[in-house]
Amino acid sequence: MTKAVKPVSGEARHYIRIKEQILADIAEGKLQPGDRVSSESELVAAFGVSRMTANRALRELMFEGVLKRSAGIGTFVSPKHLDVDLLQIRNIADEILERGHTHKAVVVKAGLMKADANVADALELTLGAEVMHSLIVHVENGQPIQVEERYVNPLVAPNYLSADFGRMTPHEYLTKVAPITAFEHIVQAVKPDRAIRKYLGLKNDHPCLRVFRRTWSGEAVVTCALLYYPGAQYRLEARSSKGPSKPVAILGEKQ
Amino acid sequence: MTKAVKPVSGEARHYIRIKEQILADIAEGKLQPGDRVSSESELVAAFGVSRMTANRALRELMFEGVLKRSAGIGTFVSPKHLDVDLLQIRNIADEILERGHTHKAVVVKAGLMKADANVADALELTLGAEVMHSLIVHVENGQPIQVEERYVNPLVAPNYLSADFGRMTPHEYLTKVAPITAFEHIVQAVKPDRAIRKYLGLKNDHPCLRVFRRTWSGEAVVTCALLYYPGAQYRLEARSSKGPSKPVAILGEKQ
DNA sequence: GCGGGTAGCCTGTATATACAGGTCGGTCGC
DNA sequence: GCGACCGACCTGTATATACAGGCTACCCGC
Repeated sequence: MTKAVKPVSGEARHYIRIKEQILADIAEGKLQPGDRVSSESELVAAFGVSRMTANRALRELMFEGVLKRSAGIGTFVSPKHLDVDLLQIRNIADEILERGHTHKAVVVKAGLMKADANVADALELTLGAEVMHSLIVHVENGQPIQVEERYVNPLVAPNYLSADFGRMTPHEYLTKVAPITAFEHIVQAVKPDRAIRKYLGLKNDHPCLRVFRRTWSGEAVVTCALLYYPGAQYRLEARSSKGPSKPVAILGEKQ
Repeated sequence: MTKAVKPVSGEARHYIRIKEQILADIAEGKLQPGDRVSSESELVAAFGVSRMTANRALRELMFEGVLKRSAGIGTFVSPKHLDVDLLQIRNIADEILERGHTHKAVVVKAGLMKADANVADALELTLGAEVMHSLIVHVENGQPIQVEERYVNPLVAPNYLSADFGRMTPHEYLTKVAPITAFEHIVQAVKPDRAIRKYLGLKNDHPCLRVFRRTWSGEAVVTCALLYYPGAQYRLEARSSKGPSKPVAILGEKQ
């Protein structure tokens, strides 16, 4: 009696197809922030799936922060912002790929340098010790979204500079070499200097979030990095584990 | 024919109960990283739910990074769990007093209002419900350092407005009335509007950190607040609990 | 004109059922 | 004895169905 729709085999699963379609519509601008997305029953008609499948696609996109839903009203595209979790460290390339977007890393600089007082302090090395340094701009769908200035402890990851950052982000490489056992995040709002503005394509008065991150592997500091994010588009999130799941609009923002 | 289990009404939904049970077992150490978690069918038997419900609980915990699943093998507690402890909520008055400075709170507004869509959503109340609202400027040694705009759930703290904010900060009062069991922080860098600039005594292009904070006591949202800090002067810190203690200068800053 | 009730749409949750496919251990046949 | 098959168990995906409850727009009666 049931339609016995085979759950496809090699191809994408139904709920993934729905998610991809919605992400594509957003990427192409067919769906703008605030726009209403097809309701579950409309998706049922359009894709020939059951409501549970449509529900799953929409629910997952909501958890991923792409959509906002409210019972009785409908489902809407969230205002565009990128979320970063303050209490865990994620690979920026993964985050971007999960949103269905393309990621590219542009290596501006990579080389050796002598640690000045701040760097030596941060990496717990002696003044003047040789450290590795890289400056990378991360680009999502052609738009720069993060400047990453990184200093790496050569005692922990001596071959850092020979990694191919086009294929593997510094973070990815370093966690492979030395798994993270502890981290520290310090967040500030800053006026970006001219170089950062240039890399991110920002206007003069656009505020930036600056995250100073250090990671440890065992007793040793693996690396420290300054991460610059273009201001209001970015939100850093921190939740206690029992905390909520559903994204909520920040007060004072439209919609 | 079907069992017609009512989806509960006031209480937690079934899949939430399962998630809470698993999280509790992990918290109490009954489940260690790497341990096998009950399979879906075992949960079906234990909780009297359908497999789809058990599946949802486990799948969400997987997305949240708590569990790892693999078909044919089973479900296991994730190894990582870099402790999510810090970025704790502190009372700004305590921080200031610890620095040996004086703290003063200036109450700009305090009163009742009807919740608009965003406030209702944030406090998990219905649209138009009456909520309490306060706008306070915190002053350290005569200099304003935080604007705190707060909305309070009257079901949790009905007497909020009669508290004396000169003697006890809103945060202090609220934690006394309803201990915090969960929180959420969302951090952004923004250009402050004129009112905020005025309260903080800032120039036009000075960036601000804006922290949107919600706190829970049990299932209820106690309060949500927008906190504005003058940009580079303020740092928000988050550390894994195994992390470092010694403060370090942020790279790029003098001294 | 205006206020209240209701029908209809939407999401949230839950159930029972089904098939696909991975993993593992035991058994049977050579 | 050893290898191949098979069945048990697990997750992954999908369907049809049901009821609860929020929200809106429309209509009807006063």
